[in-house]
Amino acid sequence: MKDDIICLEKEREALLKFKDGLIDEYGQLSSWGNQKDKEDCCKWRGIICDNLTNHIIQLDLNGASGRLRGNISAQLLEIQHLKHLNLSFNDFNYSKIPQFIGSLGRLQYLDLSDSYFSGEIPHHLGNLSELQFLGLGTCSNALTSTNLDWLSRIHSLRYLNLGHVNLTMATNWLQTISKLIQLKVLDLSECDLPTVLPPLPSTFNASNSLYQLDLFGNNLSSSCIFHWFVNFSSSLSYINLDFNKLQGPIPDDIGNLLSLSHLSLIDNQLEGEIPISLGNLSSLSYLDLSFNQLIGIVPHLALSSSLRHLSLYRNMFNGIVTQSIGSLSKLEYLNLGSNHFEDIITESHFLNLSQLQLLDLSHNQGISFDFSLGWNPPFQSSRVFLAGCKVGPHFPTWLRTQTTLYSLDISNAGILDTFPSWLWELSPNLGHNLGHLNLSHNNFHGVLQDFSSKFSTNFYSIDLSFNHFSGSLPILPPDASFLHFSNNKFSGPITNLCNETIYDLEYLDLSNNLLSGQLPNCFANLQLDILNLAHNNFSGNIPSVSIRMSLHLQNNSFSGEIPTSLSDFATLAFIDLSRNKLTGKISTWVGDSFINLVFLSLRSNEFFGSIPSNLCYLTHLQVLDLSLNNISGAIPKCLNNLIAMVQEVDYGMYHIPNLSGGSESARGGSESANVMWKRKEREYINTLPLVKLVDLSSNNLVGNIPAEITSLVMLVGLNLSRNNLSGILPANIGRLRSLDFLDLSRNHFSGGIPIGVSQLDQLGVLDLSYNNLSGKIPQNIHLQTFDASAFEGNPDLCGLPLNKTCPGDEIPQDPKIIGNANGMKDPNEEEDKLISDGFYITMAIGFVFGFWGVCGTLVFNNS
DNA sequence: CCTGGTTGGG
Repeated sequence: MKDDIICLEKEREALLKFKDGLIDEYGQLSSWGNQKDKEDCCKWRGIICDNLTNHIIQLDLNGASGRLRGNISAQLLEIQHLKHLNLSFNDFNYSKIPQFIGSLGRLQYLDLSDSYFSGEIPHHLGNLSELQFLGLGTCSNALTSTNLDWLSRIHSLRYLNLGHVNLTMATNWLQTISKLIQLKVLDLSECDLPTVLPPLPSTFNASNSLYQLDLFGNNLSSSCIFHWFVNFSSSLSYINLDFNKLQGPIPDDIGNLLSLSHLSLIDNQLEGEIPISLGNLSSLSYLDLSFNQLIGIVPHLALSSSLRHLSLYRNMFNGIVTQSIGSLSKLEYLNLGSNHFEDIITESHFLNLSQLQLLDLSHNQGISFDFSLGWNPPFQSSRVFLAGCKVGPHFPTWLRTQTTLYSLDISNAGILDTFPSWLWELSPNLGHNLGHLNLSHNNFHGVLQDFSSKFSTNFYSIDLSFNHFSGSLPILPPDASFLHFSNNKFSGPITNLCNETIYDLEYLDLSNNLLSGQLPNCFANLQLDILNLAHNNFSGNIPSVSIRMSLHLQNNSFSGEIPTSLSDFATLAFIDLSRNKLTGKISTWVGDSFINLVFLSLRSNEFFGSIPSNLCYLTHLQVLDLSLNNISGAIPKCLNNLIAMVQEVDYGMYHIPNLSGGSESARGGSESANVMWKRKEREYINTLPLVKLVDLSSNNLVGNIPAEITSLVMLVGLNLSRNNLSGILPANIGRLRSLDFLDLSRNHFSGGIPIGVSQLDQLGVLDLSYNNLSGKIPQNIHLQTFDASAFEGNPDLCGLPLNKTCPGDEIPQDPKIIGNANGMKDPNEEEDKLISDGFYITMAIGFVFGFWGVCGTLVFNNS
């Protein structure tokens, strides 16, 4: 009926032109149109018209169910009575916020957040004097405001979100904000706020009504900001200052904020004790002080009886855990992990904690437990972390009462016990089941029973590594993604691995066990990030397995050739096939395929043929070990293309993400590699050296050393010994200034020792023995520290430290005074320069889980 | 608006 149409013709025309500027892929505006049945624009989606005047007062085109794209037409200005405009969560392709929005003078609500706007926020928005709500935040916008003066004209503002707007230049932000005396909610998180704050305006008063303050991630220091917000004593309820640089103690007057319910100060540089006044805050329900340097004991916290969330994780708290926390009957989340608490935890600590869902006491070496045998806790927790506490010698039986347990980490807790098989069946009929289990680094022993029928399908990770489990590998849970079974005594074939659907497996570590036999067929179906079968006795061919990042098969009895299927995985960073019985030529696809390869060891196998020059495409390669094979031919001249050995490491290059998903109990696993270093095999577990090595020793290589090799100036070790190399040594070998280890022994090199050898200041081991070198050894102080054995077996070589005088020289000293007999410096003195100098950089094959820090064993030292 | 994290939505 015509009478029902209340839409004003002029506004309807404007809306249709506005729609014309938009690309509506998801049909958000399908109710908008010219058709007869769509005549009343007041019924269009997102439109609200005023009951009396019929003017459009609200336009809400939030794109949450499908982003609109395109341009915002200036036709919007025809809708002059608009009070509420929401264009959030659309995609305006990083265009600027139109200045004309500042002319919609009746606007009370403006939300342009998360909509791909960029550039300077137009100061025209300051004309919107009626505005109460302004949302311009979120990271999909790339907005800047060099000066916030425009904001101070919007006196009516109650809610302001400028999160992620770049305010680097807005040095007056605090003064501006202080003028907004109606403000209730302020979000300036991740605004890159200037950290040097000018003094507060003298007119500043505390009579305003700020309720929620979010300054997350701004590098703010304590000096001004605490003083500022402590003035909102009666109103402030929520404070988030996570990821700033607050120093010194938490000020006492924080206890004046009597309405405070949420205080989060994660990852600052706070020191000293928690102020006693915090206990005054009877409304406090959320307190997170994680990642600071706070000390002391915390008895008064127990006064905050409203607490639901309490985290003191990663601080330096010491002393006892007050038993009065047992009175915090609303506590759901209790994290005291990674501190220096020393206490015996008893049942009374949990007296009234009937709501507790998460308990983390891990990494407090001084914490032990004294529960009665039949203790039935008042809570049903889903996540329990007791790693690094004194839990043992027996597995804690009280956990049997926890029928909703999902994550359990009791690693490194001194447990000497058999596997508690009831863990698999805590409450299978309720749909709950353990998803993450970490029992590593204990003394568990015995054979694992077949528990396959007990699993539900939501298992995610199991870490049983570093125990003494024996017998066959058990039938594994289906759907598990991370299995860490390394460093046990599992033995025999691993056919059980294929008895279940294991297609979700991403990480399999069976290294350092007693496993044997051929790899079962199901390996051909796996798609793994990391496979580590090192240090077992597996035999047979390597199946065509899919590995995305890391393959460790070293020290087994694998035979046959490297499967060509591996060439599909350009992301592979580590390949260690050393100490097997592999054979064949080193195929050209090794160099062509693995463009991300950092580590390649084929050491001690039966490879033959020449070194393909394609290997020089491996520009990220740091370790190339082809030693102890039957490789012939010349050393490729192109080695100078291995630029990772030429340049300093770009650490970012190795940030290989997310191997084990999101649980605190599922942290990473082991990443190991075997490296020959100074004639000793070393295994690096969880670490790989920054050391850059080329080891081609013990092959049948011929020809000379290509001069290009002296371009590898970051090379720390070069071993070409025990080949049939000949010719003179490169004249500019002195360029290899990082060399700590140089072994060219047992070849047929001739000519003099280049003076450059004496320039290798870092050299700890030198061996030039058993060649045809001639002439006088450079009489340099450093070279003279090496033993004569480093030069022996060269009939025409003379001069110190050899006991052979060069023609026309004086009789040399007794060489025994200078060095010992094996060509190395005194081992006690030398130790390992790389380690003592902090030269080994732990390499990340792990990931930081949320902001809860780096995962323990997979530290990558970014500093 | 709510939420919560080196931002993301309904």
